[in-house]
Amino acid sequence: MPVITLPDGSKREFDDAVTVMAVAQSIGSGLAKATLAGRVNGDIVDASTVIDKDAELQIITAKDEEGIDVIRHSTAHLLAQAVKRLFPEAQVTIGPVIDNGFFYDFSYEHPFTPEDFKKIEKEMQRLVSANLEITRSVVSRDAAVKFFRDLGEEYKAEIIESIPSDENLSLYTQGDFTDLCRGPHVPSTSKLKAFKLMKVAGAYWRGNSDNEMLQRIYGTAWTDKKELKAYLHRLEEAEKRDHRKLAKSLNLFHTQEEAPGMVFWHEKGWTIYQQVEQYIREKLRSHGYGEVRTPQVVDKSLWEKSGHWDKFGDMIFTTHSEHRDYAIKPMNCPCHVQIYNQGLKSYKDLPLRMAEFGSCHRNEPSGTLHGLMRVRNFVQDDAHIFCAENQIQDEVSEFIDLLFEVYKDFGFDEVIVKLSTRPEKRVGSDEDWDKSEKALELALDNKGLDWELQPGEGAFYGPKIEFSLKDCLERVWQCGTIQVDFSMPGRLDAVYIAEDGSKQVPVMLHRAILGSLERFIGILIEQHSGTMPLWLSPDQVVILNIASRHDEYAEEVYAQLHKQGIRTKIDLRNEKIGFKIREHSMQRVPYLIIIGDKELEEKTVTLRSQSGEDLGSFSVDALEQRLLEEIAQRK
RNA sequence: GCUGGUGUAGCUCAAUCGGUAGAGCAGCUGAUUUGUAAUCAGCAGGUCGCGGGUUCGAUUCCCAUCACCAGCUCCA
Repeated sequence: MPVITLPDGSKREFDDAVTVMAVAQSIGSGLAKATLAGRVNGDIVDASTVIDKDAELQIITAKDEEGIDVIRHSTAHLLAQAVKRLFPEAQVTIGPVIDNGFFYDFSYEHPFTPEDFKKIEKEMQRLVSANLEITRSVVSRDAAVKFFRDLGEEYKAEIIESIPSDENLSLYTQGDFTDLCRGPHVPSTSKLKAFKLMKVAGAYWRGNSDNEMLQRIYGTAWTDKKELKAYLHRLEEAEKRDHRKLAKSLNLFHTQEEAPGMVFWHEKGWTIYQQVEQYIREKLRSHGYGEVRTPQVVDKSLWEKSGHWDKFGDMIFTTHSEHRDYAIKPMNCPCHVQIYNQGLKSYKDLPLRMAEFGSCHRNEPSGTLHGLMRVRNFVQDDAHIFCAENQIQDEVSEFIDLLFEVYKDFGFDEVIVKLSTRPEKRVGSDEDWDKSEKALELALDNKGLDWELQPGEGAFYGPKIEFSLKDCLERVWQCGTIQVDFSMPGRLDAVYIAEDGSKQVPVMLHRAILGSLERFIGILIEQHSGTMPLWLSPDQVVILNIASRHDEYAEEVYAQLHKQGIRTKIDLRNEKIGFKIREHSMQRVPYLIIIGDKELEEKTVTLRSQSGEDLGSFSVDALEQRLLEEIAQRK
């Protein structure tokens, strides 16, 4: 006699065990038709799941977030079924749900082509029309292994073999296709109404680059065609914000074959760069950092001592002279220790915060290069804090505050925070790792931050907190970081004299707020779709004349603003005002100043905002004041 | 690095089932002195990423290579 409690608190009693679908049917046939799955006592299950005890039940439809995930998951199976029908030699592997869609990995000798995509989509559509019922069955692990082996599905069998032998597994069958899956799935293929295959790419079997490379087909799936269309439109719009595209149209920077992964900054892009650098330089100065500068070409022995050569030797650019091998420095830290080591340090000197905007080179694998986001030559707002063990906590805590203050100034509200702990290959004692991991964890918890643990993802010398931002296509890029390092100072002979006169090895905190300035600016450009706030904008105002009789006055206005350090340009070309406004608007200039007969006579200017708003008439002094204030406020 | 795709004028993109390429914008010249997102006319512009091969002939087909794009792996 199960009593089913619905989300609104109402109860329904049934004489016998019932399925989720039957409960939906008892509420209404419309609901039953929309039913994709159910949530029974908190667990998402199939609509066919039998409930034989009192339970809380929520019917899941396409309106629920879980509903769309079920649709995506089932669409992945649909894809696999279609591929197996068209390409029987392809082997299935895994097909999970991801943001906005799903993928499925296949092992297949022939590469899938765009023509194949059309065929596959057509077949998927056909299977949807066939309205195949999707049924679940439970088998033992060994039976499941045998089942897939008999089908010749070696990858599937391998996955199942890694599951404990006493576990039962669920299989889902639709027509001639059966897949191993936890589920749940939609009741029938007809529920899958809006999907599209997006792209194919390689992916290593089980995520290991030593393994075979599979073909991963990505798809997107939605509850209806309208949502699918809206998603594709959003994607198109997002692609327009790509910093590499904007860099071309806004003349910010370029790259070329002769220097892969390195940036040719043009005047406009470099202006943004300089604003960011000067801003963060001042932040660091005011927070007790001293700035230094160290060489870019340094004998490789320094990196051998630090341990980087062992792990990253093949990614360090080198050069040589007079029988000596030099590294083009991939990071600043060993050089900072050299500065620290000049002169004897006392505990009174700690914490010692040493910053450098040093140009670093890393020979990143060619396939990983990506616009400004992943380059081979970059500059970080890098600094190292030499401190005593008991100062770690405070330094990490202050750093996190500073980081969020900076991110807020740049308009980033959504920061992804992760803690990466000891990797398998590492240096240093477990005791040190315990201490440093604890210190970071405590600092995060004290801030009340939401953070994610990434076990085994730390640097070889210490754990790290990562602060990441998303680009226009929601790809996550690490920007800020703070890392505890108990190893390098000792390896490079850094010491200080403690209060009791003993020699002690300082702890080193590696930290960056923006991270690579290149990457940060790339994300910044995408965040603003290229329309930078006034304080960062390469050109802040452009003065436009109506006719040549206004030139002289326009030049006067220009001279005054330019003298104040406002980045001003003047456009006196013999063109119509509409033409000039269009051109500078497309260049995302924050303010346009129009000067015609009226302005000349009244000794004023007319101000037009980037968004096209007429801000009215100003005296030049009032305008200057307004601009300087807005620049100072960084809005 | 791996898998797949792409590479044509400054930019965005066509075309050639193998017969040495075309548009719009930008550029240049001339006219136009103009009031809030494109004034008109004319001109010029390309060793079809680079290197081999097949062919009477290659931008087109094949091979190799470089770069870029997507993803995977990696990221001190």
